[in-house]
Amino acid sequence: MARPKSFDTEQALDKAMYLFTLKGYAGTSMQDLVVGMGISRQSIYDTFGNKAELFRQALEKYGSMNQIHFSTVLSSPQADMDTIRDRFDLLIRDATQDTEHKGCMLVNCIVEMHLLDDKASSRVSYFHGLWAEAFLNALNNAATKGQIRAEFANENMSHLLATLTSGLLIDAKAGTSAKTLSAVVDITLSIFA
Amino acid sequence: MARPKSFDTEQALDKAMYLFTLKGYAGTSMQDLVVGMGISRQSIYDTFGNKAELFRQALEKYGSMNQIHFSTVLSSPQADMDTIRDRFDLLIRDATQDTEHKGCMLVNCIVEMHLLDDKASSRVSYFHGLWAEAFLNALNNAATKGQIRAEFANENMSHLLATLTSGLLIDAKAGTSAKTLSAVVDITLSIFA
DNA sequence: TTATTTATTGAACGATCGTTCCATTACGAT
DNA sequence: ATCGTAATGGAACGATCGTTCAATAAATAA
Repeated sequence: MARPKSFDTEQALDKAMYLFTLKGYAGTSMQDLVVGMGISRQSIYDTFGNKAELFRQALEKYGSMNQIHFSTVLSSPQADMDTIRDRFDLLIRDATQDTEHKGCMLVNCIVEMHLLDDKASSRVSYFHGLWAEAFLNALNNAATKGQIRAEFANENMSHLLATLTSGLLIDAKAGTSAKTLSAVVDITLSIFA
Repeated sequence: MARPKSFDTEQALDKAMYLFTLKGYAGTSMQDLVVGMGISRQSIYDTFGNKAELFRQALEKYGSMNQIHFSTVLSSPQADMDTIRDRFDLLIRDATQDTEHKGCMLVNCIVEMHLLDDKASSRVSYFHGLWAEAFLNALNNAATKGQIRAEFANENMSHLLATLTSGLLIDAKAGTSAKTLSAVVDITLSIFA
């Protein structure tokens, strides 16, 4: 038919995801995206629409990946307290290795929510809401296994873990050490012991 | 001498603080500030310098007020676990009554840190860091009073409360109900019982 | 090879960005 | 009353914003 794309769409979207996470929606200009994504201005518009749509697609990709790391893992039948602990360990490792302190796109979006359109806002809320749901699933499994007391497998407890997640991501971004964050997780999880 | 100001400087700064908290640094334009602060463009520049300096002054004011609500209250000799619980109750009440979901300027700034200059960034880190210090003071007092076990008055525990604070502010901004947030606080504080 | 379709490039659009200049207005001191 | 000073409001600055247009380059189908 015609000339094929000389760039990889998913790879370009990854770069956009990176930039939006690092500098936010308002703080990232199209010029930043042209340079950062490594493709021309027109190619961005042809492939992704406009800035708002590009953001939405980047958000959707981030949210889907995040969903895998939370929902898919924590909602599996074999998920239990060990899975929860692994999730926090990984979160702390990732956040600590993030030397640029980009943080989590979802948490960043919650803060910037006022500048996003309704469609993007509702997706942010949706993806963020999955955290508590995922934790609740793991808690239920852990209770079924007899790993924790049944009274601990409820929505308040799962929300506690979701709130902890938000807090850890903020504090990691603010520069709190992995050691301190790990201690915070240990103390919190000791509630279930 | 000369013509006096027809507006109240502190009141104008409050409006700027409000706008920056609501829409962030990058998301708030000078035009927004002219309209929102209710004074002319030139008056803003004459009184506050430029956008970056105005932001810095708004941040300083927010940080100082925040410092009063945390450090001053939690570091007083009579502060104890009840003071800590009051602090969280007030935080949840304020965050819930904030129907615009502005959130906390400090937490919002942590997310937007990359767009701020070094001077502003270090102030954000400073004010945010006061939270853990303040909680530690209250925990020490509570331990001295015999209200909690001495082993609970340490930096990890105080950081847990600081991380909880960050998480609550994010979740409140995301729309989590006061009831759920209160339950999360109750569970966390039950560690000390 | 030629025709067709699409990616690419760079210039340019109007709008808005942060900032400044300037003329005007209004108040305090003499 | 009038002079001096500072606040005010509006126009305008160059730069950048998001977006689009038009010309060129390239790859496939015939």
